[in-house]
Amino acid sequence: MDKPPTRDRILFATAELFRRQGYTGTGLKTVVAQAEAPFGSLYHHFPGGKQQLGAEVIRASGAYFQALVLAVYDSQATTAESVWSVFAGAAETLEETDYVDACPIATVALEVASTDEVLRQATAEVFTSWTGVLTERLGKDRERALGILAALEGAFVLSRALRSTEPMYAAGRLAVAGL
Amino acid sequence: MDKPPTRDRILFATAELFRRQGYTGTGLKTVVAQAEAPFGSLYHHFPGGKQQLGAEVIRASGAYFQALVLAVYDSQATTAESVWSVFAGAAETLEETDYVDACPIATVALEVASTDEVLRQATAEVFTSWTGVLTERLGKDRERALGILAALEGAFVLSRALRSTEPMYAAGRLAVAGL
DNA sequence: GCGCCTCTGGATAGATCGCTCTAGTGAGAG
DNA sequence: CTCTCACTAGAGCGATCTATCCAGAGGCGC
Repeated sequence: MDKPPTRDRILFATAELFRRQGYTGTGLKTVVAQAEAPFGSLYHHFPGGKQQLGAEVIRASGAYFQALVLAVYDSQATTAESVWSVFAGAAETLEETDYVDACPIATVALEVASTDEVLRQATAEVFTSWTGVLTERLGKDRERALGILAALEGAFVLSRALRSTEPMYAAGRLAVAGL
Repeated sequence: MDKPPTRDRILFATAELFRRQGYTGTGLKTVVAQAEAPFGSLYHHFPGGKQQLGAEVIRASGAYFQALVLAVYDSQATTAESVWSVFAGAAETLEETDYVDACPIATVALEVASTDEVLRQATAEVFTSWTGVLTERLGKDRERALGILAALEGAFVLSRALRSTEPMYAAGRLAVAGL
């Protein structure tokens, strides 16, 4: 049972904790405990402290989530089917994980938008990247891409709070309308 | 210069701090400082501590925001104009307040969804109420109401992170499409 | 063998967290 | 007047936060 390198374990554990507790709600003690890593290693691999760790987790999670969504998107034939399958897949994941495993960026993005400029820029980069790849796939329709992304992110907020997939499917229907 | 009662000042100050720092990011020391209230008064008025304060702030902010949005909505003649004016108004407010004054519930909702059941229920009640009044105004079309709400909430996330009103207008366009 | 360097392991500092406690104040009832 | 009680005022508790510090383990070149 080879464990992944310590640095990766810390990144992975932090990403998971961020999703359910947010940035300020996640303590570094909890991180190293979950990662089964010694405390000293954290500051060896991330000398910039919590902020650097946060920024790296945001970028890594953003890239991971983008790949995940694109894999679902590209598995379908038509644009409408592709967009719909992303929302349907998100709804299924939410239900399976008891509404924990949602968008890994949104929570942190809202928390840090007005308090930490470094982390805000990291979230902005992620959203810009997502907008880019989705715009490409929608025939350069950037406005539509932003609209769909907003519907997806907002549906995460509502579905997690209400513990229901209904908002996710409703948002999906709105996103595919007129495609 | 009559000050509002201490209890109201605490609620108001907490609401403002929640919007920009979230729930876990807001300390009670900061709250009483901003409210110009003594620390002891906080636990006199909110014996349930931070959780009770949080729940009351969520409900009060939810009701306030609902009234605000409905005032904008009902000032327009057609459904399409009403929905659009909500998104346009949100975009203007974001720009005027340097992207601080967004939805007062979303940040807290994501933070507490998986960590604090009492607060999660408070956010769920607020979203349920919003969905109800919007469904009424859309000819009982609950699905459309949820979709529009998701687009609005998600646009707050994107606009704050990107520091741009573009996502808000894009989401607005998606929301009025087909009305 | 020895020296070098990356990484581990954890104690600990200093600040801040939510919260409790008690003393003091002031308006209204009798 | 006195008594009562809602409220003010803030010191301080134990716990937890981020961050620093140093000692040691293990691999690698020489």
